[in-house]
Amino acid sequence: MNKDSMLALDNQLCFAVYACSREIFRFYRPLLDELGLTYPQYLTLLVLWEKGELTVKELGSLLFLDSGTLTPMLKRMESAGLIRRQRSPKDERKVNVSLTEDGKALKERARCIPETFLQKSDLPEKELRDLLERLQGLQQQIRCLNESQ
Amino acid sequence: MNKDSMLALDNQLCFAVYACSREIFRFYRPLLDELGLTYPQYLTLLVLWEKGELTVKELGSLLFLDSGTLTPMLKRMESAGLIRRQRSPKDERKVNVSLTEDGKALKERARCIPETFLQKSDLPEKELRDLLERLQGLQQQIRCLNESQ
DNA sequence: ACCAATTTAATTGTGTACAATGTAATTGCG
DNA sequence: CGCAATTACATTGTACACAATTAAATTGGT
Repeated sequence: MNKDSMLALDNQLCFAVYACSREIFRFYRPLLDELGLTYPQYLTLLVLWEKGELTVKELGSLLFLDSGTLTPMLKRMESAGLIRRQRSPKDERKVNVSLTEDGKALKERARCIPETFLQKSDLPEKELRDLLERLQGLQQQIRCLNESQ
Repeated sequence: MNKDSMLALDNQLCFAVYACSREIFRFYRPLLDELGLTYPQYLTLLVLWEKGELTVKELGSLLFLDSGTLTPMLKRMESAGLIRRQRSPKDERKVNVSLTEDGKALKERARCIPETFLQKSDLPEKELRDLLERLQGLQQQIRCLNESQ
């Protein structure tokens, strides 16, 4: 209870979230390597599989990433033949991102990934669901704070 | 409950953790800008303030970072006058990292950062503590899985 | 004591993140 | 309509992350 405990690494929620995030990355890596994907690319495909064609802007607001991150990543995914990027004819400012056949086909091969995580983590599904919802709540809370500044 | 729900972005714990981590980064940024620190540099200082002098290896095992990340970051912190890096005389393979007076002095200015987060997040301290412990548990769980491979 | 195996950092190369800036297209107000 | 403000991306520059490799120092078995 000394005054320094507030600064102890193990008492920082921020570090716990950050370290946990990277640990999960490491878990996913060998699974994603088989599909030739990085982790952010996998998340991008999750969105496209779910929603179909989207603009860069829409992708960004779902993934909380900006064009500085997305543009180069999407170019790499286009080179890999997973997606197409094309200017919207109606509004030349927008770039529509859509799946190629190869990109669509990856979905079936990716299906086992969340299941593998669920099984190997060996925690009750209810517990993971609860943690998920708390984190979503916390993120939204902080996002409001960040956006109001 | 359809078969695709497992692949929905909003059902991915991994994404919730990742997005939350970056949202917290964004919250800390303006506070850390005042101290001239990045977020990983702040975490590194937390460790050094708590433990005193450490080798790169020891820092890495506390922060879960390797020399590929730490070496350039520590060089930047050395250039900024916050730390010293010196080869151990006893074992020339090791590099000891220690705080300069400026680095030590930052501790008092950083003290308000975790408090600000606690206050602004506006969540019960008990809730945040609970989330912290769950995340630490999850990280350890996954780390075991990752290391056993 | 000798030398292969191990340990510790540093380096290299790729891929995010993100602030700040630039640019072209579109909107909306007077 | 005319044009300033806004919007959507792209670009630039800095800073992580991390796998893979390299290099130097140390250790441990014979």
